[in-house]
Amino acid sequence: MPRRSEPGKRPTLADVAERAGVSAMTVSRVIAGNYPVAPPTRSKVLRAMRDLDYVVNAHARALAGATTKTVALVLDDATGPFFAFIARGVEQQAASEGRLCLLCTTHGDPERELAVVELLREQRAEAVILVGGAQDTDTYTERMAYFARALDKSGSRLVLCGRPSPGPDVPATVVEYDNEGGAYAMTAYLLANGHRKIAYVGREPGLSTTDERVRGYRRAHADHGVAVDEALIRPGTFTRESGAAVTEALWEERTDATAVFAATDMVAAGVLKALRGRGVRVPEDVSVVGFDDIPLASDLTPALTTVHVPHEQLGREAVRLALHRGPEIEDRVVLGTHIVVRDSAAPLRP
Amino acid sequence: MPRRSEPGKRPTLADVAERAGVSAMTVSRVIAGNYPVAPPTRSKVLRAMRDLDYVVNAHARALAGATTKTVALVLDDATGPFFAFIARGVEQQAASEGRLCLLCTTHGDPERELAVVELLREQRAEAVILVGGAQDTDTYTERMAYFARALDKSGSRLVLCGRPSPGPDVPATVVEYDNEGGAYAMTAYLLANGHRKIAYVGREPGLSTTDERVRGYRRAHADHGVAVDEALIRPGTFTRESGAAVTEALWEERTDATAVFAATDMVAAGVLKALRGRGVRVPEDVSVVGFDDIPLASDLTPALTTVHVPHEQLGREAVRLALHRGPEIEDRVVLGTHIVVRDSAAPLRP
DNA sequence: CATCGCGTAGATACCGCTATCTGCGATGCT
DNA sequence: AGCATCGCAGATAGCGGTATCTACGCGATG
Repeated sequence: MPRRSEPGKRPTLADVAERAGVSAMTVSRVIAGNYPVAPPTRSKVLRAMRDLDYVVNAHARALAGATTKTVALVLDDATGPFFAFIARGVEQQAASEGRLCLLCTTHGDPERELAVVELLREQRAEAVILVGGAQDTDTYTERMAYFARALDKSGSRLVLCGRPSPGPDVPATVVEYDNEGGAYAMTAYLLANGHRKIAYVGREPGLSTTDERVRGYRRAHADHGVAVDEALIRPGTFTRESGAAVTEALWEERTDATAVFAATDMVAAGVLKALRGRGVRVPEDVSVVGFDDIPLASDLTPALTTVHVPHEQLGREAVRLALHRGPEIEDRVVLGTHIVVRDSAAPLRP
Repeated sequence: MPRRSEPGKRPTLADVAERAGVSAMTVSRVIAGNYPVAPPTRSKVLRAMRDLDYVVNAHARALAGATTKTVALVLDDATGPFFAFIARGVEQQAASEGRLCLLCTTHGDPERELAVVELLREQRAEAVILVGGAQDTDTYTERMAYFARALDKSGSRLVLCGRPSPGPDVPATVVEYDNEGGAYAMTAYLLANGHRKIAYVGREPGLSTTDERVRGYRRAHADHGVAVDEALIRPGTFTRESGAAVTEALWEERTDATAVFAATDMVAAGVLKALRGRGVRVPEDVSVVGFDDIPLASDLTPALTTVHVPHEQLGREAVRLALHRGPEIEDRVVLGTHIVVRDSAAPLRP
């Protein structure tokens, strides 16, 4: 007895072929549609497929053919609007390119990150997209270079999204956004509004994004001929609590700052809270601005003037670039940022 | 010349075997560790694997063996804290069970949902987890029953997470949370605080979650011997805008409500905004409560008293239940909800 | 001393699909 | 009419693993 479609087992190409009275190859061709099949044959096959409720086996296909039609997204944590929006961009673009999206999280654990990359090598994902700020150290660079090469050997492309590039000669694609430009524009906006004592709250040491933003902050000062008061650049982490604590400490020390540039919107939320607690009015007494433009920004009172980061587009580009590569196509892209004016910043009042 | 590990091609079991001077089966056994292999042989093999930087091919393994070690998560949209937290739970549990997590979004489009389920059938994911509120109609039930059976035939388990059950005899697992209980507890809390005119804002018609919450709202009234003023139950969608608009309309009509039970925290945000706009103080003049306990809730001013939904645990349970099934194991679970008291509700002032 | 059993390692047969080559009747061209 | 060509379908050979059955060396056993 030949191999039959026993009940309970999922039908295979061969089962469909038998039912349609053709060979398995013909069925494969009808599905792929990349080879001429006579219309009557085609419809017989389609009929059989429907009758059997046939579904191709993606794994068999991936094994026989070349491509897995899968991209992988690796992030610290899926909650948090920053990541969520990038994830949405990635997923959307992946879907529109007919790809499935694998999601992994590392919770900032390097060991887990390594394990995840290893797992994704097994999966032969077409692209592995690493998202999120990172310490820009030698260790980091080496690590990414290793990942890039390891993934490359396994046939996938490493994409660094919003992370520093590991340098040339590394088979990776980089999608960034203009941290410096955004910080420059925002600082310039405050300066143009008469502010001269602008505190920068939440410089997380060693983090690439921070460094770039501070660079923009400095350059704007320089271009406006205003000296930077180094004591106004305050370190801190990217949390609401840190924003509040740093603001408290600053105001305890001095109260001459007329504007606060928070490293992120989340930090800005903390700043606002601390200022409110001290009875400082925003924006009448002090202007406060942020960076990221997450939904929270427009929910704060007052609505936060901030730098818009195109998170979703970042995700889309990551997928697009990884999938369509070629000699003519750049493997590094920097997306623009721009300021969004809301209610938390106002001209300096004499 | 026998098949060699040509440079540029990923090494296979055979390559490792050749280098170690053993057969492919032996290598497979070393990796699987489910069969005795003599220690010297084992180390030769491990050595060869390291030298070649061998990585198994997950697709070949899935094809030959039975299991794909993959669970899939389908949601409307990855942004939005509600989904994000469920996603986190799913991803974490999946990871801890050694599974990878596929992420798909539908944007509420039924056609896309169908396509996604079809795609996941191809992937032979062990579990397909559908998340999010749904219209509890006959169409929905039929649809889910169809999905359940289709996926079952393809060897995956459908999990409905926070969605109504499609009824018995359908091969699906259901993970819900206690909407009615939460609404009951919250309403009882308000009643106990002296409130008698409690508006329910944001009853989205036909949505299962809504119906259950309103049921809890009614039952609490009944148990406290308070008649429900039907005119205080106001329809609306689960958005901030709707919350604000509905509140405006209600206050335009009458101002005797002393408390507002918003269908979700997001709606509550709108309610708060509208009340603030009218100069109504919360909680001094009117108490406002929500449902969900998303991070936003504690960020609002005043911090929102709300019903906590264990989103993350919901995700974890979905994976756990789908993966470990058996005669002794329930395929339907209802997680508890409880109220979280913050600052937006206060005892009625005479 | 023949036999048995045990511990290992190899051989072989798929899993379900696609790439490629072959086969063959119907056309087209001269 | 003769032969190359074309359109379509089948046969075959992997892709890279795992299950299963067989083979073999060696010490223990009767």
